[in-house]
Amino acid sequence: MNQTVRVRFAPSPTGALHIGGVRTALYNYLFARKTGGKFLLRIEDTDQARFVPGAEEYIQEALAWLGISPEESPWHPGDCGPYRQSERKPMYMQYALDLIEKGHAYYAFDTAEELEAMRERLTAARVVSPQYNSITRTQMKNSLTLSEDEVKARLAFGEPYVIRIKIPRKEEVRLHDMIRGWVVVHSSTLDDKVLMKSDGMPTYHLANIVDDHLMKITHVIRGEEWLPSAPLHVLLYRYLGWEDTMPQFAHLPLLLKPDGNGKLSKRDAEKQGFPIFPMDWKDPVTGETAMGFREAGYLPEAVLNFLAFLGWNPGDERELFTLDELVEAFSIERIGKSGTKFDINKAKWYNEQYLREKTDAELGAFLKADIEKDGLGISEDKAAKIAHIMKDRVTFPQDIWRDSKFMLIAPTTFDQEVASKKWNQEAVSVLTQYMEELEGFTEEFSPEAAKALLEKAAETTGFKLGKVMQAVRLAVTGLGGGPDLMAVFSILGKEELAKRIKFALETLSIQS
RNA sequence: GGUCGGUUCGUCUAGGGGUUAGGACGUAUCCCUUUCACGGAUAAAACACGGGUUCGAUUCCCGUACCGACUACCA
Repeated sequence: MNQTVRVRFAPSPTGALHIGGVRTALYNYLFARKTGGKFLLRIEDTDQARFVPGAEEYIQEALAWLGISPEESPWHPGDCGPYRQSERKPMYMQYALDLIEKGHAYYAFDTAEELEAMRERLTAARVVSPQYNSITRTQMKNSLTLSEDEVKARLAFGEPYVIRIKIPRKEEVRLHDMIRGWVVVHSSTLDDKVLMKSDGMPTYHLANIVDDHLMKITHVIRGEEWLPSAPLHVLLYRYLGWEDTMPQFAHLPLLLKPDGNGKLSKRDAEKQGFPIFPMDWKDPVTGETAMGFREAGYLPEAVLNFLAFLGWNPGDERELFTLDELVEAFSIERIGKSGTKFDINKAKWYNEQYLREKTDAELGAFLKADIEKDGLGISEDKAAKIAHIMKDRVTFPQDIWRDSKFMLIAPTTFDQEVASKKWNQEAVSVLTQYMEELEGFTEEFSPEAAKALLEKAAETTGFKLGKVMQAVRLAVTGLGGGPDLMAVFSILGKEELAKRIKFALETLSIQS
């Protein structure tokens, strides 16, 4: 009875993996690790028309980037393969046939046109939601209405057909959801869903039940959008004779638009300029690229932490969790019921937190790469130093170079506003004196030394240092604000500093 | 329309028959600081509504409203 937990993430390879899907994968992963179970991935590619090249690889890479790779998957098969439904195609028909034999399913030969006609007829008769169900099936072309001989003949002729489930007329279907409790649905509201399509492939409904059973899945953790079809799934387990090993269900709250209402979509992301996919995705058909968290500069640990908290919380007041800590703290009971709006600000905050935990060397390496992309060069040591003074002031790694360009590129122009307000004779005097001090200085040019020297210059000229600091910064960086100036001086070095001050003195003095 | 689900600060949420309804993001102010940021502090900010049950309801029950999902030979 104490069977090993086995959970699965079952995406459809129809494009980039949506961030909501990533969260579903994460919760599955967390639950598996928390319970000492297995996390597997199954590709649900029963709709061949919607197959998108590259989508599978994208899913694999995205999970790997976040560090939540499945233990069993098409790429690392376990004992329950294949892990692609298209490759499991031969396995499904026998179960559909079994259902027909037991009287829980039937063949249907209706063409698309006939189905459309049926819907139109019902709509005209003021039926609000036309369904293929216990009433309408009596008027359609299927093995319930056709004679046995005719059904055999049609089958023998190779006429296209589907297999539909025969939903009982009136019966209460109950299911227990780990998040929502008991959900009761009346079978009269269900329709006779197609189980096997005319192309010989199963639909999601049949395939997921058969596969979950065969793969010994113990818990189905998926999005709330599946809740309405869950009763159908329960019926399928029952009719197939698998009810006693039916997995437990947990339907996750949906990820909603940041403003207004509705499910989070790609459009929202584009409109507001934030990513909604784990990584960049180039649509092979349209050639358009959708932005990903990875390329936008989000760290995987930040994305993980952010996603985990979208619909779940540990029950205490901690906010920062590593993957291992999430595993430790996770429980399905603490998943909320209501939909969650997607707030990118929170993601940015998480990113800042994790960015600051990076070492100067790590961030320095990143900075160095950015600098080299711009055709410039820098030593590792110097890059690390710049990273050090910058990392508390940025959200993304790439912001470091964006906001520290002045460290490598001497200013040629100066912030006009600051110049007009702060550049004056006092600053010119102090700076002129500072250059002299610099010339005679031979020890190591540390931030402390830079400061001592500057204080000396101020003292010599008789001006308050505080009054001219802004002007000094302006002279050296061209800007009105930035990281600790003395650290900047030290990294710049004496010679570069003197050069910049000289240029500023020449350029700025003229205009003021 | 029908079925199902949901509803605590702007957002993510804790809590739960009697609380000053707690935290985080964001916002504002102050402190720190030669600037900016970081950090620290403070503030504004919520139980959708109506009925019950109860001494007492935000919490339990029932309605209503609102929001969402689903309603394909898609998943």
